[in-house]
This record gives sequence, C-alpha cells and structure tokens, in this order.
Amino acid sequence: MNERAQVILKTLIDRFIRDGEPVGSRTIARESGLDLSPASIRNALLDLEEQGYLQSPHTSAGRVPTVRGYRVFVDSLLTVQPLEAEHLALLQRELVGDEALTRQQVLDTASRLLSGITHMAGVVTLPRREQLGLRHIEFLPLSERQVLAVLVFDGQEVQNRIVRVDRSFTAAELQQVSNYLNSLFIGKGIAQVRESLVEEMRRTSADMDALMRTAVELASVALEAPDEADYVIAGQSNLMDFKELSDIEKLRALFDAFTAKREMLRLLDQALDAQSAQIFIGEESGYRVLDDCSVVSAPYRVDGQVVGVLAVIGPTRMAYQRVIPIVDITARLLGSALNLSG
Amino acid sequence: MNERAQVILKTLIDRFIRDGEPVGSRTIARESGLDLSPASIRNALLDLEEQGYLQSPHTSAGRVPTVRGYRVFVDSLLTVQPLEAEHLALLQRELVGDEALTRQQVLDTASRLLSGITHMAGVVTLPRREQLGLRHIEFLPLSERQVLAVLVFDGQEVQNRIVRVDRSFTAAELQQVSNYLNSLFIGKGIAQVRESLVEEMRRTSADMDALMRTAVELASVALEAPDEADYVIAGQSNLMDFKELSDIEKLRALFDAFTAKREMLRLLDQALDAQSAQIFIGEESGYRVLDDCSVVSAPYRVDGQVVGVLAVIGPTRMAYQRVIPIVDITARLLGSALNLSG
DNA sequence: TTTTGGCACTCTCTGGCGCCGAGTGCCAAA
DNA sequence: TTTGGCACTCGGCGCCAGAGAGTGCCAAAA
Repeated sequence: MNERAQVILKTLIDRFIRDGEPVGSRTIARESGLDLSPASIRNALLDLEEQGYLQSPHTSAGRVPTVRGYRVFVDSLLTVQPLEAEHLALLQRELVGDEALTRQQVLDTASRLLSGITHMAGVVTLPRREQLGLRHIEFLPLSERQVLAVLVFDGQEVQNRIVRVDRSFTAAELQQVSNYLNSLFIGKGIAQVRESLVEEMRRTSADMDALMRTAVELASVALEAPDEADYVIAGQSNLMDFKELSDIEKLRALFDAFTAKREMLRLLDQALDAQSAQIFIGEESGYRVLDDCSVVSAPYRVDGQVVGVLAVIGPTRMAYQRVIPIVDITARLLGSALNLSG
Repeated sequence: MNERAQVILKTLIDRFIRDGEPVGSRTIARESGLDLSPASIRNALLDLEEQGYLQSPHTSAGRVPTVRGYRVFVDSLLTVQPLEAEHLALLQRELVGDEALTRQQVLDTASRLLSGITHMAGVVTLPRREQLGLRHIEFLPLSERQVLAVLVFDGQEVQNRIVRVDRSFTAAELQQVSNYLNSLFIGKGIAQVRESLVEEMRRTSADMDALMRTAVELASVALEAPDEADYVIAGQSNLMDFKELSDIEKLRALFDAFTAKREMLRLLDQALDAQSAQIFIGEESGYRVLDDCSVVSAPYRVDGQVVGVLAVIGPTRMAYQRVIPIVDITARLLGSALNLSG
C-alpha cells in the first residue's frame, strides 16, 4: 500500500472512530491534508475497498473500515496518545496509593478503573496461583463429619475449604495432622505440594501410619481443583451506550457470555500465553458474540512472572490510540499493587 | 368493588399478563365466563378506569392494569399456581441434594435457579452475620506480627481476617487463646459475643491474666469488622427480553443499579425487616429505576431466624401467580440447605 | 499518466397521505 | 340493567415523492 493510500485510510478511520458515520470522499479531501480533490480520493478509496480494507454500507453512503482495515490501522498507522495526566494520577492513587487493599479489592479497582476511564467494559483475570508458596495449612473440626481446611498462601491469600470426612476427628488429632503437613509442605508451590503428596501417598500406604495417611488424604481433598480461572468484570453496561451494539439480541448474547465466562476465559488465556499486549478486532477473536467487539488486552506481572491479563472490551470502533496506553499502564500498576501486598 | 368488577379485573389482568397486549371489552366478554355483552363490559371497564385500576394507552387500544390494579390483583384476586413438579424437583436436587456445597455455592445456585425457572432476574442477599451463631473461632500464627483469625459461623459461613499484633505468638499460645474464646462464645450470636467481650474486658483488666487479656483483645479486633450487606444476582440479561423494558436507557439504569447495589440493598432490607413475603409493584418500591419492575421477595431462615432475603425481579407484568410460590419455596429450601451444613 | 470537474445514478431518510382495524363512548331500544 | 348500533379516535402500515449524500465513470485538463 502506497503512502497516499495509508494517509487516506488513516484519515478515514480516525474520522470514523471519532463520530461513527460512514466517511465520504469530500470529508477526507478536507481533512487528510493531501490537497487532492474528492474525485481523486474516490479513486483511491475504490482501490482500498477492492483490497478489502474498506466497505460501503450501501452505494451512497461513505465508507467504513473492515476488520482488515482496522488491523493495518492498529498495526502500523495509529499514533498512540499519551495517557491523560489526570487519569494517570487517578490510576496511581487508586491502585498503588497508601491504602492497604486486599487482593480482591485491587482486582475490583483495576477493572472498575479500566471501565471508568475508557467508558467500556473492563476485565481482570484473577492471578494464577500455581506459583504461590503455601505458607500454612491447618485443619479444624467443624462438626461430626466436617473438617475445615484453612490454606494460607504467600501474598495475603487465604482459602477455606470444608471437607467431608467419614469419621469424626478431635481437635488434637487434627492439630497433629496439621503439624505433619506443615513440616512437609511449607514454602512449596502448589505444584510441588501435589507432587510430594503423591509421593507421600505411596510411602504412607506402605508403612501404614494411620494418622499420616489421614493427613495425606485430607490434604489431597483440600488441595484438589484449586486453580480455577476466573475474572472480574466492570462496566458491562457501558456497552449499551454504543449504537453499533444497540441490537438487544446481540447485547444479550454478549452479557450472557460475560456471565458464563467460559469463552471469555479462553480468549483471555490466549492473551496470557502471548505474554504481551494483544488486540483482537471483531471476528478475529473467533467467538461469535464478540463479532462486533474488539478486545485490547495486556498481561500483568507479579515478581516478573506473568500471572494474569486485563483487558478492555468495546465496540470495534473504539479509540485504540487511547485505549492501548490505558490498558498498558493499568497492567503495570496492577502488577506493582499486587507485588506490594505480597 | 363488587364481584363482577373483580371478575372483570382479574380476567383482564390474567390475560394481559399472558400476552402483554392491551385487553379489549370483546376479549373479556369471551373469557370472563360472565355471559355479558362487550358493551356491558365496557361500562364496568369505565368504572374501573375511573377508580384508577386501569388505564388505556390511547383511545382505541384496550386497557392495561395500573399499579393499583396489580395491587388488588396480587392481594386478593390471584389464584396461586402450585409449583410445577419438575421445577420443585430441580430445586430440591440442586439445593439440598447430596452434594456438599459451600455457602457461596448455595447462594449462587439459589439465585441461578430463581432466574432460570422464572426467566427473570434472581437475587439472594448474603446471610446477615449479625444473627448467625458463632461456631468456632481460631487463631493461627501467620508471621512475626500477623495472626490469622478464622471465624466459623452457622450456615457454612467462614471468615478470615488477618490481625496485626505487636508481639509474636506461638502456635501453642494461640491454641490456648482459641480454646478460651471458644469456651466463652460458642453458640452465641455476634451481638452477644460483643457484649460478653466488653464484660470480659472489664473483668480481665482487673485480675490481669495476660493470656486472657490477649485473647479478648484479639477477639475484639477480629470481630470488629462491620457486617457488610451484599447480594448475589443472576439472570440480569433475562430482563432484556421483555419488551416493556426494551428501552435501552432504562435498562442501563437498571443494570447500573444492580451493580451499584446500594438502592437494591435498601429495598431488600425492607423486605428483610418485614419478616415475610413482600411484593413491590412498579413505583411502590420508591426507586426510580424500578418503576417498570416488580420485586417478589421472601425472607429465608437459618435456625428459625430470618437471616436474608431472596427475590425475583422482573417487569411489572409478570406471572405473579407462578412467581410467588417459586420464591416462597426457594426461600424455604435455601434455608434448609444452609441449615443442613450447620 | 494523473488529476479534476461534471454528471447521472443509487440509495437512505423523512414527511405526508390514506386506509385499515381495533376498540371506545354514548345513546336509544329491549 | 343490558344490549346492539353507530360515529369516532387513534396507532400502524404501505406507498410515494422529494431531498440529500455520496458514488462511479467519463472526458477534459494538467
């Protein structure tokens, strides 16, 4: 694509992003700075349309970018805007300000800020816990047949789990169990813990210490299925304000997908694996419900390790040049906020 | 209102609820079983309109119930439908079935079922901690200056709280503390616990048992956290399917209210205080966003104590005769589900 | 060869018009 | 008190014409 075509495409998309109306040759002639007549622009537009960067809703409307058009725009034409000082300050104040926030609060705040600043929907996945160290494990008698498992991880993370058992345990017994397990596991990551658990299982079943066997059994129940992917979303309802999403059926499908979470999680997982900022435009995501949406995502790190992603979801026609730095910086600040508390 | 008027009103509302179109005299003549001509019905309708039970969207449409109309319908005309066996079975299976669910899961399931069965939105408030009995309190050493408090309440409720302390404690010390507090508090409600805490504070400061004093101090920190009201909602997007809510602006306001939670919580609190099933029709709720909605709520009990409410939120035109028993029975089953685990 | 003005054409949008159907209110008769 | 009859009202729908925006193409100009 020659330079003139690029300028024209950029002008058109800029304009279309700004006010959402199909853009005509006349407007581009005026705004591109190219000093060409509308007629010449029309020739170029025709080319761009034939190459699949543009399309016209109907004969006598202006033109509108296709997904392919947005793609080259995002990849090479767009001039990233610096983040407004006011918003930067807001992000810093709320995320890494002096208040001590729980992990959950940090994530909620991040998604709320993302959606608030962009006026679209903001998502933040929960940090993957696989690599967090186990700091303490404790079992408490709850009732006849129930034992409460308390798992404490690095970084303020505490989890409870009620385990059903087939005989009753005294507090003293459980204390012993806890001690035994703590001596075994403390400081290890979940993956390691699981390994030694398997190991112990073999060993204990051989030399038959009843208490130890109980301990191992309880621990495996308490630790099974821990790392469920999940996310926090805010500002869904912002999406209702965009006229391109005003079809109530599509909107409903979208909201349902947000609640069902499965598809969204798969998409966000892709972004996580990529280890770097990602943009999915329209159908690129591969999920029907997101056909009219774009997703701008960035991974966030704790201790240099990518542990999650955050993203902004909005209509394909979004101000990418503004959203990209917002997502980027929020990811960084979220990382430091989590480091802080860990 | 004479009996004939009642029959007419009931027929009209039944019909309107079924298919959402204004109902004309002709239809009522056919369906009411009154054997009157449309003209006579019209006379009666005129009366009902003058008394404020009905209104007509415009001269030549049929008539539609007002809030006042719905009110008498709900209070005295409606014939409650028994809950479909299939749905009853579903509720029982999912809520009090054999699977052990955490408290959170029980609440999620309840709201999901409510919304699933009614095709509207389902809400369940978290149980109020205030009236839950304390079942167990335990302190664990976390680090040099941190102690983890684990509070177990009736009804699957487990809470963690990290308490900062100014000297380090051994596991044994904390064990003693826990034992002491358990002997003091078990079975009491939070309010009572707080009372005895104050009491103990006076007593211990007098006879100066260091450990007991520590215990009391730790406990008061752990228990000071206010009882934050909150709820779980499911099926919001069901509301998008109702044509009376299809105004995207109103819908947005409604969704925002669901996320902001404040107003909704106040309304649900009213229902909680009432200690019995409540129905708010349209503007009766007093909240603008709910002007076109009705809320059918019922409190649920744990140990005979009302601890929370659940509700179905939908358009004013909802099948009350179906929704009322659903809400009612779900409340009961939710109660037993929570009791079961306690 | 590229650019441009001119021009016919296409398509959407809007407002006006008239008709249909549903339902009403009222009245006079049963 | 009930009923049939009747004139009236009002929203919805289809149709049509005109305005406006923007296009594609062509022939002339640069």
